[in-house]
Amino acid sequence: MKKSVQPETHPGSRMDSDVFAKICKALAHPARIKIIEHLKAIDQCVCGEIVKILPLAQSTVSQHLKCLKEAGLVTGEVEGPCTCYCLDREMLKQFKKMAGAL
Amino acid sequence: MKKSVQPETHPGSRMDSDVFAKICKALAHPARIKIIEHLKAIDQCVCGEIVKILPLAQSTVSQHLKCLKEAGLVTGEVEGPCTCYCLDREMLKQFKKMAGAL
DNA sequence: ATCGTATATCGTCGTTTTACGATTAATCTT
DNA sequence: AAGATTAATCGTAAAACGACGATATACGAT
Repeated sequence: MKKSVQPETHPGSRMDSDVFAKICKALAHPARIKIIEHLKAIDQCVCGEIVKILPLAQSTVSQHLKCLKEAGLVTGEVEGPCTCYCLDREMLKQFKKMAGAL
Repeated sequence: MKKSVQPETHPGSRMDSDVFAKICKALAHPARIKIIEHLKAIDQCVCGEIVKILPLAQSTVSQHLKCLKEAGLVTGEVEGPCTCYCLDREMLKQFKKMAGAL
């Protein structure tokens, strides 16, 4: 029941453009969309897997993952030498909701 | 190792990501989201109206409108000295559909 | 303790975005 | 024809993005 980020600054206000824009920005790159799609399909995976499926350097993929993490769309959990990434389905749901309300 | 930009991956999925990313990018700015919201609310309006409701210079707003137009989310029709902007509801629907499928 | 693997971060470089004011082009009004 | 209004475009500067290789860090295995 975490009714997350909705500051409700103005009464009768529409959705927070800043929040929605931020998520859109995180999704505004094909590589990041592919990461989201992949994570949705396989539920979770380590960074190396994502590097393998994308035609990008490891450092670049790491940057994209950071971007997605900062937008809250993805979580990263260190597991030994690897980092396991997971889709934050709640945040994705939020995004869909905001997109639908647009 | 230098990896080329976009060789030929799976035709279908690549296209989808690119198209969706492009629209997300167009929506990745609060001002542009506000423009979309406003156009949705009032159906159509001239550029000057949008300039009035945004804390941005006329040239900047014009840039944002161009951006939205290039993404196909908005159409602009010259009417005398003004340009009348309209939301392309079909494209917005497309976006929502893609967002929902994510 | 050392080595190898997996990630993150740093530094860099070229491109793109965002913002503005100034200018131009097109259209009204007088 | 002259002047006013509207919007697009130009030029520019600062910031952000996207990519890379190199380096650092953390951990597991030897």
